[in-house]
Formats: sequence, C-alpha cells, structure tokens
Amino acid sequence: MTIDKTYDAAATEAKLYKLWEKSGAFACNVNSKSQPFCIMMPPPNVTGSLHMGHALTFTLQDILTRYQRMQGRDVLWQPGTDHAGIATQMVVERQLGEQKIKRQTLGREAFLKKVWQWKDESGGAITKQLRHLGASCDWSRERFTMEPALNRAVTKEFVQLYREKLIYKDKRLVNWDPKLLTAVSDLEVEQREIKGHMWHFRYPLVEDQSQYICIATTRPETMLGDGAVAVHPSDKRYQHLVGKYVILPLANRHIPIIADEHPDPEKGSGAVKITAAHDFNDFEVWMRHRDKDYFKRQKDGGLINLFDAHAKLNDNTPEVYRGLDRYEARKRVIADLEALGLIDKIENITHVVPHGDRSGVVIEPWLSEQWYCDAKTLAGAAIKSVEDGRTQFVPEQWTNTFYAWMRNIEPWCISRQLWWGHQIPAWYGPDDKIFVAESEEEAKAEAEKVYGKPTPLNRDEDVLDTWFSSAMWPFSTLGWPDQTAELKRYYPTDVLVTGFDIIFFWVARMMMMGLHFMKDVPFRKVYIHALVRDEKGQKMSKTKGNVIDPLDVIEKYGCDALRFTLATMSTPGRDIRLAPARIEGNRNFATKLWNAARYCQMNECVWQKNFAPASVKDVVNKWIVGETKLAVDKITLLLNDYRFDLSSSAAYDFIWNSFCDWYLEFTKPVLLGTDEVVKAETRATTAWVFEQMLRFLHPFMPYITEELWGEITVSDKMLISAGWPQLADKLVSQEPQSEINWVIRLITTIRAIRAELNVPAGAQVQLQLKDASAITKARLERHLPLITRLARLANVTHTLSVTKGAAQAIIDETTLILPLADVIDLEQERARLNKESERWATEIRKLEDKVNNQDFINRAPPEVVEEHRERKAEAEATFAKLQAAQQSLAG
RNA sequence: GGGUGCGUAGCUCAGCGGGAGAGCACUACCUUGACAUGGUAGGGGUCACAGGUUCAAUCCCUGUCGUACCCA
Repeated sequence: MTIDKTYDAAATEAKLYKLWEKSGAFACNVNSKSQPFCIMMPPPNVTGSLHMGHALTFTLQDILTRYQRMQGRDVLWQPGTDHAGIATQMVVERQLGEQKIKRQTLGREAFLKKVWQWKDESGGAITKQLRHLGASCDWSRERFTMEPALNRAVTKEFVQLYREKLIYKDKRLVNWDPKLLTAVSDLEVEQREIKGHMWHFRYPLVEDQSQYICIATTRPETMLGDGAVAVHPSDKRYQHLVGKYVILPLANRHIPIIADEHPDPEKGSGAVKITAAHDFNDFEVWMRHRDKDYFKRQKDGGLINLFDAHAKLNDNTPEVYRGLDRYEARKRVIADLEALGLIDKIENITHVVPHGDRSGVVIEPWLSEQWYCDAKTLAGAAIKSVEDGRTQFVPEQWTNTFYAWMRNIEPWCISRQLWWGHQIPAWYGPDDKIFVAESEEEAKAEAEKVYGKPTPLNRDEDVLDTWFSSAMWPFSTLGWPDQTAELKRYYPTDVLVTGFDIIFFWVARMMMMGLHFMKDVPFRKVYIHALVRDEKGQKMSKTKGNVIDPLDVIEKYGCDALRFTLATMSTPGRDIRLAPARIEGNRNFATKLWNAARYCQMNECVWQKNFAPASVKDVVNKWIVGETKLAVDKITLLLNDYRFDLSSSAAYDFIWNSFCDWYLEFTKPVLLGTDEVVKAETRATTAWVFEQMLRFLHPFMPYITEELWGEITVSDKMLISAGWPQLADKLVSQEPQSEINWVIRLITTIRAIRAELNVPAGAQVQLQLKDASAITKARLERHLPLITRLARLANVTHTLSVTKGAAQAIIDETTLILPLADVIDLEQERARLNKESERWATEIRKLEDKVNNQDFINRAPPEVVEEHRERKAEAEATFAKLQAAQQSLAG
C-alpha cells in the first residue's frame, strides 16, 4: 500500500478508535501476570460536555495509560461518569418545565424515572466526546455513580460511618440556595465581585439613648437578628462600653456589647453586629460566647433565624417585615432606620458575594438541620499518609495546600434537599427516633426491637452530596464492599491526575474514605495539572466568549495536534495559555512525520526482522542509532517524571531536527548511489529508527503513529499493544557522534557563508581546506558525497595557501576557504570576518577575566577552571585564524 | 488582609549557580525527487527592578513593583 500524499486526520481517527477498542487493547486483564497499573478517571458530570480542561486532563491520563501499557504493564484506566445531583436534576426539571410540569406534581418516583430516562437517552454525551480525544480507557468497565452497585457501596459507607459516630445530625449554618431549596457545597458556591453598599447604623445605648455605637453592614436586613455588638478587646475606643447594652432598633431588643477577636479595629467603626444565624464568622463568635448569660437569656440563645427556606422573613421578625423577601426587607429596614435618624452614613463599595453556580442567586448562610460527616477525624489519617509519603503530590508544592486545608477542615455537610442522588439510609420512628440501616427491612427490625411491635417508619427525604459517593470511586468501582480480584489487584491505584481546584473536594475526600474503608491510600501519586486559559491568560468562560472548543480544534487540526500541544505546554506549576498558533505548529509536526514516512516508503526502507542496530557499520547509521537511543532515554526518563512538556519536546526535537533535517538528508546520496551494501544497511536503519519514533511518539500522538505503523511496519500487533523501545547502552558510541557533529558543523558553516555573501542557492562552489588534520581529512573523505550535496560544493581540495579574495571560516584546526573572487563583495566579506572576530574577542576577554582571577582559580572546582582554560585556548586559536583570514583578504 | 505561583526574544513558553534557548511571528534567499503544513540562513534579550550571598547569579536569599490564583 502507498501512503497517501496527505494525512486525513478525521478519517483516521474514526477508523482507528474502533479498531483499538475491538482489539481489546483498552481492557485490563485481572488474570495477567504483568504488574498492574491503574488510573481512576475523575468521572466527568453526566450532564457535561467536553471542554479544554477535560481535554487536558484526559490527554495526560491517556499518555500515561498508553505509555505504561507499552511498558508491558497490565493497565486499568477506569472510566465513568458522575451523577451530578443538582446539575442533572435541573436539566430534567427544565425539560419538564417546557411541558409546564412541576417535579412536585409528578412525585418523587415518577420524577426519578424521568431522570433515568434522560440519562439513558442523552446522558453521557461526554463519554462519546472522550472517544474523539483518543482516550484508551477500559469502557467495558464503565461505571456510573448512581448505579445500583455503587448505591450499595454508598449505603454501606453511610451506615458504617454512622455506627462509628463519624456521621451525625447537627444544626449549623450551611450554604443555602433559596432558589433550589437545598444546601450546597462550597464548591458549588461562586464568589462574585459586585457593587454594593456599606451601611453604617447607630445603635443607641440602653443607659443613655443619646449615646450610640456605630456598626457597619452590607446586609441591613439581617440586623433584625442581631444578638450582640462585638468590638476588639484591644480597641481602646470601646473598652468602657464592653458589658453594656444597646437597643437593637426596629426589633427593640436589648443586646450586649461584647469583646471578641473577630472585629478588625482598622475596618469601619471597629464595631460589628453579630448575627449568628446569618453569617459564618458571626456564628463562630457566637460559638465562643454562647455559654454566657447575655446570650442564654435571649431568644434561641441569641441564634436568631430570620429566614424561611425561600429567604423570606419569618415569624422571628417584627410583624411588618414578615413574609417579605430578603431584598424587600432590606429596603424596608433602611427606610425605617432612616426615619429614626439612625443611619450614620452609606458608602459605595465593591465586595464579594456568594452566588450559587447553578441557580445564580445569592447564597444564604442559613441555619438548618443537616447530616454531617466528621471530616476532622477522618482527615488525620489522610494527613499522615502524605506526611510519611504514602501519597505524594506532583508537583510537590501542592502538599502545603493540602495540609493547610486538611488541618482546618470543617464538618462536612453531606445531605442535600434533592431527589436525584443516593437517598440517605435513615428512617424515623413516630417519636423521630433515627434508625440507620442498609435496608428498610433492617431498619424496621431494629424499630420493632425498640418499640416492641411493628412500627411504620418514614425514610429521610434527603439525598447525599455527590462527592460522598465520588469519595468511594477508587474502590467502589472495583467492586467494594465485595472483596473482588479487581480490588485486590488494582487498589491502591498508581496515580490520580486532576486539577488543583478539586484537591479539597474530591482528592482529600477519596483519601479520607480510602484510608478508612480500605486501610490504605487510594493512590500513590497525585499529579496536579494546570488550568487551561486563553492566550491572554484569561480563564475561558462562555460569558467572556473566549472558549476554545476542543472538538472544533480536533476537527480543524486533528486530535494528535491538540494532544501534543496540551502535553508540550504542561509545565508543572504553570497555567496553559492555549495559543492556536501553537496547535497549528504541532499539526505541521504531524505532517512532517507523515512526509518522512512517505520518504521511507518511496525509498524502500522496509522493516527487517533480523536487523541488529548494534551491528551497523556505516558511521552515519551508527550515529543515528546512538542518537535514537539517547532520545529514547531522555523521553522515557522525563515521562517517568511526569514532565509531559519536556518529554514531548524531546520527541519533537529528535524527529524534526535530528531525523528529518539531518539523517534523512544524509541518506539521500547513499540511496541514490551504487554501494548496495551500505544502501541496504541504510534502508534497514531508517526503517528501524522510524519504528522507534512511532513507538515513543505514540502516547502523545496515538492516531498518526498507529496509522503509519500499519503502513510501514510488518507486525500483526497494533502499535497500541506494541512495546516501548528498550535499547541497549552499547548503541551509543562517542566516535560517530563527534564525527557527524563535525560534518554538521562543516555544512552549517559553509551554508552560512553562502547565505551571508549572497551566493546563489543553486551555485556550486569550490571548497579548499587548509591545515586540516589527518582525522579531518579522513572524515572529509568518508562523507564527501553528502558534504558536497548538502553544502552544494563543486569540489573539495586541500591547500597550503589562501586564494586571494576568498571567503574564510574556521572549524577547529581547519581553515575553510571558499574562492569566490568573482561572486564575492570584498567589503562584505571583510565586514563579516570583522564581526566574527569581534565576537571571539569579546569571548576571550570574558574568559581571560575569569582565568586570571586568583579567587576563581583557588575556589572554583578544578574541572571548571580547566574547562575555562580550554575554552580560552580554543577561542584564541580561532581568533588567530580569523586574524590570518582577514590579513589574507587585505593582501 | 494571609498564602501560593508567575514575570526570560514581538507572542506563547523551556532552562535555573560557571558558554542566553525552542516554537510561532519577522527578514532574505530557495518550487533542490518526502514535505511550501516545506528548506536554508539571519535579525531580535542590561533573563521585571533594587539590594545581598558567592570566585561566579537569569538561576540562591531579602525587599519592591506587576500579574494570576487560593483562603479570609
């Protein structure tokens, strides 16, 4: 078969992905004798669609997967999707809304049926898109966080933690979404910067109402729930007021002035209102003081909840405000305080306000009863596992971020007021006694023991936070709670690849649950990658309109170009600014490889079964074999070190600069020549090198390499299942390296002179060598055909004297002379030589300064001193020859 | 306000104690039997700024400025 003139990425991608999957290459083998390697795919939302962040994370995972597979490991890359509680429920509710149906009128069971129906029909679009990216995960093991087997795991998790007293019910502040009517996690809260006001109110003192203390707030309506005014204990302005009472206007309650560390004396008036039920900081203050009389005497101990679930004012507020929405109430409160003359001033400010990322409304810190997980206790083991290195972060700096969060971890609110999710396995008796059990039957049995007779129970309506089930992903997908062969073989997994934004929400939680239930870390390494931004460094977002759709890029440039670009730009600790020019450049790289393959095929460079790279005779072939070995070593080492950027660049550099630019050019005179022995060896060597290139490039550019593998190698295996290059050290030897490097220097130097002196590209010129050593002469002799070809020379001779008006250059001991008297502009050549000597003179001066410095000689390592001396000697020799060249030109 | 990164060629980025690099863009020349999605050559940088450590600093330390993110 002949390779087409151009590479058709789209057709190749569609064709090969199916072939790979069919070949069984993606699947792991539990019975394999090979060492396992396991990556858990962070399950994307079932409602999601592929964005650049996905493209990056899955590309890196796929690179590791393919690399390890080629290294002979039994690889499991576990795919799946996440049920994404709120997002999915909203999608289905929106669809129902189009038919004017409300979820509540449908009822829970019917609604859930609709959700499953949606999931089966249109859920998981993202898994199809993942296939476009070339992801070689084991689809036969695809999991979904809501499937029955995983529900069983989650239920067991909940019940066990409850029995261990690590799950409990509590009344605390949560992030409440008053539109979706559920608690949401910190992750689902977006801090938006918006313009607002800072209102300064006066609260009159009880003992002398002409006196007042001034407080500032951005949320006037919450003042109705104030339980105290706090000042900093060191704040001299207020020390005399601590312990006294103020009249809370509008509510007409007496509240104390207390001292606490929380208020910042520098900010505002230095006095703050404490509204414990509506502000997380204030709640903390209240916790510190709740045992004090001045709180105990108040209604609800000073923890006064003003809102109902819709964030409308409730019966804890004076009658005129009841039923008002929070913003109507704000206007009313301001107006009423204004009327009382209690507004000190109003400032315009910009502040950050929490918004629900799904609903878009302002999130309310709201007091409610929820289920909590004792994250603090669970975190201990996770912290320890990182401290003693059982799990390592790459790059290492993320360790500190992890510690910082884990050491200040808050109780984890795990209940959600949704229907779509794992329903909490808790039942309530008539007296609200809680029965937590793995099934209703079990709960009823327990209830019967307690009540002495069969008693009807009500199941808790709420579901669990999606992350609560995701936390089990590394072992629930492997069959836990059953002790499966998979669990034994693949847990702990080798590496988790993810973005830093979910270190807390997911990575930390998997670690806590993994250590608790499996008694071992869920993964040995956590590779944290960057965020993908646009080329100006802006975060990609739909509202900004700067989103680059990976699927568009794949269509335009091919999947390999996108993957290669993402890999090349993945420098640890640095965000990726995705520039389309970069993707285009890598598409060109793919084209380059394609054309190199065509060259190989045209020249009958066919893979030889018994080819032994160590036994090649020709120096050029020895050289490229050695270079190949060096490149493979570099690429392998860097990939082991998660340096996707440097590893892919090394592959690029070798293929384009060493193989295409030099080696293939070197083979041309041979392949056009008549020496059949060298010709055969060169063909076999070329085919061998090309094969190595396909292998080491495959993890980065799977499609084009697989396609070419099919075209030019003779193998019944697909490349995806082929081995990683294993090359012997003896393939590298010093002599061919320096010999070919000399040839390259020679050609480059002549080309430079020609270009600078405007010698027509087609013109063949004479070359004379002066002072060439025996080695140089021998090298020249050996490589004469390719030197004359690549430097476009008419002939090469040795000489003892310089032809008048010739251009000259120096390589080591040899002076190159190009007698160009008729073509050459003497002035130009003089200027060129001047510039060249200037450069060397500067270099010599710098080196002299060093070498003559006594401190340098005494303190620098001897080999460094020696190296500088050598460099100086070489520079001086070159300089002297240049001087001679200049003189000869003058003469 | 606290923390963590990052400031290197026009742009996007490597390098990180002893010789300033790549890709793209730019300039000139070249349709040379794989490739113009190409080839050859070239121009372009007080490595943000100021101190310090060192024989030696783009690289280590301190501070400043700019910038991004995280936590308040």
